[in-house]
Amino acid sequence: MIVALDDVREKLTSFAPGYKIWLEKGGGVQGDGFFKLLEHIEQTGSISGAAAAMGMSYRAAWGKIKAAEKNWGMILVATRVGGEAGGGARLTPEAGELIRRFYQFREEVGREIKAIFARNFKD
Amino acid sequence: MIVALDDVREKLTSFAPGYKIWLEKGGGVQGDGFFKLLEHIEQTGSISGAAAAMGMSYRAAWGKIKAAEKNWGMILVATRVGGEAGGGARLTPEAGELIRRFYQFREEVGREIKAIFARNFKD
DNA sequence: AAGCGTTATGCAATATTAAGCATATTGAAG
DNA sequence: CTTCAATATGCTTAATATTGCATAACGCTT
Repeated sequence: MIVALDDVREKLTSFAPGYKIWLEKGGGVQGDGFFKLLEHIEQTGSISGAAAAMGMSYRAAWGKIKAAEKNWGMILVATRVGGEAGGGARLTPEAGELIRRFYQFREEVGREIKAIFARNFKD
Repeated sequence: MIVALDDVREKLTSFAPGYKIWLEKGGGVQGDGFFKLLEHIEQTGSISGAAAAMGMSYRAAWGKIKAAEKNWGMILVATRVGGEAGGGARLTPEAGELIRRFYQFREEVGREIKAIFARNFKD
């Protein structure tokens, strides 16, 4: 009966799409949170400042950075210990370029997923 | 210097994209594994058979189905207990339609992500 | 009526992951 | 030469997710 089919359709159209993207290399996997962390390092000039801005511990932030650097085989954050302000951190050119590309990638994917979902679930 | 920029570019092009998509509704979230489970139920005619095919326990499979049904407010699997073969399970029309649409959604997203990634990281 | 395979669920046990604590080091500044 | 803020790590603890029993009910079959 038509009624039953309409009922099925109505239930299907009330879903929402979810997605998550990341970059892989050498077993190392990093997504949104990691790149946001890098951004905060750029803004605050330190790992501890970035960690605070992210609401996470310095330990956790430092660990993520080290793991990514090891797996990806590249230095992402140049640090200095001691001295004026106690020390600090800056992004390497590689990290900056990665952030830019990941965000562009992410934006385009988000737009596209929204469109594809609409085509498949909104009718 | 040109050499440094080329070096950065080389490092960036060795990444691979990762992604995961799912459907949301009423706090309930289900992705690839769940829909594969539903497919196996369709093929084997039972939850236990599907669980075995997925390499998971009946308990886990049953739990996932029940959680999805509760959160999504719809019956996905029609079961019968006892009788010939001990019982069994079939997919409801809603579940069948969901599977079809999710796989179509997934395929299109995969294609598109691959293309977007190539545009942003392969140059 | 006993047996079999399946659905149906609570609850205990584990495993995996994340968070937090403790402590050492560094180097400019006062 | 003490203070200070930050980097640098190991190790312990906690939170969460997953897995794995244990047990009951059901209804054909033999």
